[in-house]
Amino acid sequence: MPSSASTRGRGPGLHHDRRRTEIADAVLVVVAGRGLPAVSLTEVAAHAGVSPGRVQHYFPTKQKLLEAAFDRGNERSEERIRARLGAGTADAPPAEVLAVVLDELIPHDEESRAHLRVRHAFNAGALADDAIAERVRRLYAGLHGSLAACLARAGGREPAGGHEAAAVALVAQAEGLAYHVLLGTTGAPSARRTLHAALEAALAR
Amino acid sequence: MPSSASTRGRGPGLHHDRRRTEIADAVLVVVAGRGLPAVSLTEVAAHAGVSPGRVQHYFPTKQKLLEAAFDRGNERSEERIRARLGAGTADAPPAEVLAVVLDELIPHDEESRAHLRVRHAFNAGALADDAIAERVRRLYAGLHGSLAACLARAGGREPAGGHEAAAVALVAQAEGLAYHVLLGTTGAPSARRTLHAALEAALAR
DNA sequence: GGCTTTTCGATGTGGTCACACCGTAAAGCT
DNA sequence: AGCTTTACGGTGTGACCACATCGAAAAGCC
Repeated sequence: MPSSASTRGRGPGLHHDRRRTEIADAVLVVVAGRGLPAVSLTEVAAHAGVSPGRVQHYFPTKQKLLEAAFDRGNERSEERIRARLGAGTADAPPAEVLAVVLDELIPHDEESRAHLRVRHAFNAGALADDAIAERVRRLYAGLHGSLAACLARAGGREPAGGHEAAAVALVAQAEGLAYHVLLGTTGAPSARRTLHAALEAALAR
Repeated sequence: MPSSASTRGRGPGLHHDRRRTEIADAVLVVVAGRGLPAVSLTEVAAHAGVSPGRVQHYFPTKQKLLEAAFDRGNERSEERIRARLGAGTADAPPAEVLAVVLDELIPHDEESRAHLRVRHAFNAGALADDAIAERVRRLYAGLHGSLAACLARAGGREPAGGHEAAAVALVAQAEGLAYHVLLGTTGAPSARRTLHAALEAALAR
């Protein structure tokens, strides 16, 4: 087995990681468009414009394929957030980090719509698949932790249930609203306003 | 076609409706246990303890089967809410209606856990299936409308975005929290506390 | 230039699925 | 009684699925 980031040696060739990513991206397109159950080797291969054999070569099982797609989706989401926070990501003011991260959870363009559809699909999948569930839990553990830390640094008073509960509440609110936006039950501006108000309330406490 | 509630005439026999609900209930069990993609004629038939032929007879397509299950799930949920509100459902104090309905959206026993898993599964399905989406939208239109009316009757001041937006916010908060309870990321008591606080805030506004 | 390993298209395979179709039997009308 | 409709089990069918396997080409080592 090659050392992970290597592009030489006896291991995987130069384009190994790039091909994997391309295929994972194709999975995301399928999931965003027609949901998790629509994912199949042939479907993914067609969307990626490659042969089913290649998909199978890079992902020996469907499970691995879905896991890679899940990770890829989060990777893309983190990139977006980093891009919006600018260069000084690490030392951005916590209130701004909170505002950006939560806003990113509400659909605002085609790309974020697609991403949030994918997220919702995987969230549902987690309730029926332990392997996905484990990843989703890890994802939220990180997200909740980060936001709780931001809340601690930004707001003075400790809320009733602790910063962690406040962070969970904000994320839950955001995702609930996001779903209704995706479904068309409510508009994105209204959802964003509601979420912003909730954040303000949490910070003022 | 017989008049809908009829149990006689040339149409369906005595046990028609009962058999249908039995099968729909079996679908709900499958969905709660292994998600929407696990629903198949054979799987449902096995869980219902009947032959696949019978399932096919009552539901000519899988689509119809899922629609019936969706409706059946909501019917059961409404029954639960009515039961908790007691006899005078129509004229219960609006604050109590709000508290009960929202509390019912947080898992508190095996039955509600199962129901909320099913709900989440269908919500995800709605993002990939227009027929389900239409039903989910109708469901939420009714729910949001009812809760908005309760808010109007209970709280004096009109909130910033209108009672409708406040109702959407509460439902979104509840469902987001419910998912995290189902996933195990947070506990039911904490979620209930958070949701209760949000309701108080909405009523005090 | 030999050798190993990756790459990846092609084809096979066992399984499941939604649904079609048939036959029989019972129920209920007239 | 005779006819129509519902009820439903059994079986077929064409499609698709995940995955196994094979073989050839290409890419890097020595």
